[in-house]
Amino acid sequence: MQVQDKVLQVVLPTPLRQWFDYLYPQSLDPAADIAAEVPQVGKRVRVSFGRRELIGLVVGVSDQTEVPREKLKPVLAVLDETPLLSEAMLAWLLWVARYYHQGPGECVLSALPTLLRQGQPIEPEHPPHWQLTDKGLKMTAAGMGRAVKQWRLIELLRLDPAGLPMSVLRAHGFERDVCRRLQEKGLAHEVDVIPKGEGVGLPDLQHHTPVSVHKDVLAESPLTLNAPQREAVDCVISRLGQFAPAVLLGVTGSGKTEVYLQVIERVLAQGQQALVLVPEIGLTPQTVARFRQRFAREVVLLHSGLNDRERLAAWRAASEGKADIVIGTRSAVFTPLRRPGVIIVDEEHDASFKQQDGFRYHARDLALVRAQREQVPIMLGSATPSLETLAQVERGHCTLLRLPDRAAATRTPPVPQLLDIRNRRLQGGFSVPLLEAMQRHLDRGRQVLVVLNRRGFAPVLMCHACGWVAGCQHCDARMTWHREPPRLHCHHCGHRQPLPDVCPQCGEAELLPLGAGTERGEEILAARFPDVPIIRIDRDSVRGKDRLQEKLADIHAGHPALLIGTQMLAKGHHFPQVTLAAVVDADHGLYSSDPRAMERMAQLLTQVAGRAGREAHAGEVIIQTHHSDDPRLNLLCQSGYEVLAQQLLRERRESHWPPYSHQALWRAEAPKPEAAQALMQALADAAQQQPVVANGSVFCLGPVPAPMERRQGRYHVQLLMQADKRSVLHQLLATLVPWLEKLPEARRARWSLDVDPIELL
DNA sequence: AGCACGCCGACT
DNA sequence: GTCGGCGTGCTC
Ligand SMILES: [Zn+2]
Ligand SMILES: [Zn+2]
Repeated sequence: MQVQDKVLQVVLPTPLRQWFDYLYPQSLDPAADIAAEVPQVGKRVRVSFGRRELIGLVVGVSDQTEVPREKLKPVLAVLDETPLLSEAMLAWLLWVARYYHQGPGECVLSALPTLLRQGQPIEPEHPPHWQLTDKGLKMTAAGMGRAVKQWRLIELLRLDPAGLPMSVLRAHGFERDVCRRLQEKGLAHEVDVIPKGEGVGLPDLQHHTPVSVHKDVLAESPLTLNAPQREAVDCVISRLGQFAPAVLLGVTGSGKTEVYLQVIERVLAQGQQALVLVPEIGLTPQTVARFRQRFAREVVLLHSGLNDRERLAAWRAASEGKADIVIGTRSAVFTPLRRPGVIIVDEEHDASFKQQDGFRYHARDLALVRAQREQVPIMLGSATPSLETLAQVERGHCTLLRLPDRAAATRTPPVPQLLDIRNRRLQGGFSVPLLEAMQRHLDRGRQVLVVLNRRGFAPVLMCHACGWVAGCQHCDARMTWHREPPRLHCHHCGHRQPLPDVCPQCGEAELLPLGAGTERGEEILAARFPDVPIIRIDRDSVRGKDRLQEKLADIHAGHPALLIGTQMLAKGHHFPQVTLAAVVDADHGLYSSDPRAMERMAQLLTQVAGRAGREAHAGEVIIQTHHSDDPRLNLLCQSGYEVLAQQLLRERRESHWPPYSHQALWRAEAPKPEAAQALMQALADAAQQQPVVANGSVFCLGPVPAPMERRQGRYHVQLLMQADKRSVLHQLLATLVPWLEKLPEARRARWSLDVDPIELL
């Protein structure tokens, strides 16, 4: 074995499920490198790959390779001085890739911000500054003669006597060679800047003493906890430094956030960092303000609103340990932390934690695995935990910490009233008793909240003369009628078209809306309650920046108002003046072909009910349905989410559904339905050859056309695999994926694999 | 996935 | 004659 044979194992931005071996760069002597134990693992490299150049990441060093010598290419350049990801982080990411049967490249590189993935150099933590010398300070324009550029640099540096880093100079259009010229003339020099309080040199990944440990943790004093909160905080902090999952079960207003804050306080006091994952719309200015007000430490945010620069800065602050609290949405689960101390997943049941395209990971599931590998406690907070999480409690893998509603001591929470609308006259979905109830609460000067879980004006546009309905030309779906702006919009593929003036089939002009979305609900309520302000909250009405905040502020002003919106309205916000909360239509959750529909509806209804009468005023909750006798709906209203969830869990256990079994969903799509069907059939046949399928350990359902077969002009077919034992299922997937990758026919259709699917669409 | 090569139809 | 369609092969 010769040292020259050492290869670097590099992952690249390609969906291929493998890494690639490269020789050490020609500029680097592997022998010296290895003797000095210079770590290459975790650094970015530029390599030639096929006919292109890519940025990859070194995930391993080996003295063995299966690749014939002549095919090995050297790495073109190593881009980093120090590793960007620790070995532990890399090991976890590679585990994630295996779990989801994804390419290691796509998975590992998702832990890097875009700019780093593109190969941008990462500035050292304290870059040297260019500073004028005394001679430079005294220099005049005349003295510089024809060197205009150099003179302009002198002028710039004069503004900052402390000097400027190269990155700033570059932004002003100066390159290093101009600086060098000044240096040669003795007009400027490079100086190291050492911020006070910090030592010299780059921080060492392994032996880092947190500089912030001596700084104060708190900026304001914590609130006094009630007994259950105290118990919850004590439970978690007594397990710092070990893997300890806990569910924090409590409605909005039960004081979950204060529990998070006080756990984090202890974590920070130990010199460790906290990672907080929140749903897509949960990152409100109020939440962030609460964290920033409490702690005298840096809080960084990672959400979709950041640009590449901001994202890189936040990522660095987290990974270098400068930020003590990292709050982010789904993808923040991949943020490297220098000194992880606790992970918190707020509203853990929220659907936005599951990525629904490409690399279909679930951030809550990954957070659990990460907490286990990092040996830190993890808190999953929710008023309506997912059945998966409740099953973990049942198995004894997860501690249940219950926070009772603090308001419950002074008033009993309202029992939701099921309002049967069979045979009742409806005005755009609203029954007379519901409208009367609204009137009652508005007359008392209160606010009313109405959830209508459908965007737009109407879900269907129909011709009154001939019955024609507007369908999407790319999908098997009806186009949704929108008023502002007026047009037809397909919610499945995004296709838009102008509103027809006349029916394209018969030419008549009488086009009717069928059913109602929030836009029409707003219109109907405005006609019925002309003197009451109506505030609509849905994806369309809060599209602009700050629109949501303006509307929330309007609601908090407290005047009587009707709030109408989609489930967005039910999430996370606290409206003290609301005393009536209503759900216009609970039926689509009841008899859906999706087995998870009931769980989701129960979560929505519970959230909505939690909005009514939070403070001093007695609340009322009304749910319109055509099935007021439905046993599960009644169980939810009478006994609450937890009891219904137990019932749903029993049903899941009996039918061998998750969380009592494990699933993987294969999808194929192609312009021709036969191509997708044929591919999935070939896969099903291949699976049937495997003993685990033949003997029934893994059950295959399909291939079947997807619930909406034609979407975006392509036909979708799916094949579901299910097993009681996860390892059995995953072993099967591990043999089928490479088989399918090599199958020539697989190129005639696009295919993907969804491990632990949630939407079976 | 990208990106090449290569082999056939229908256009300047 | 070539421009361009997409089938097939390969990427250390
Ligand atoms: Zn018509
Ligand atoms: Zn469509």
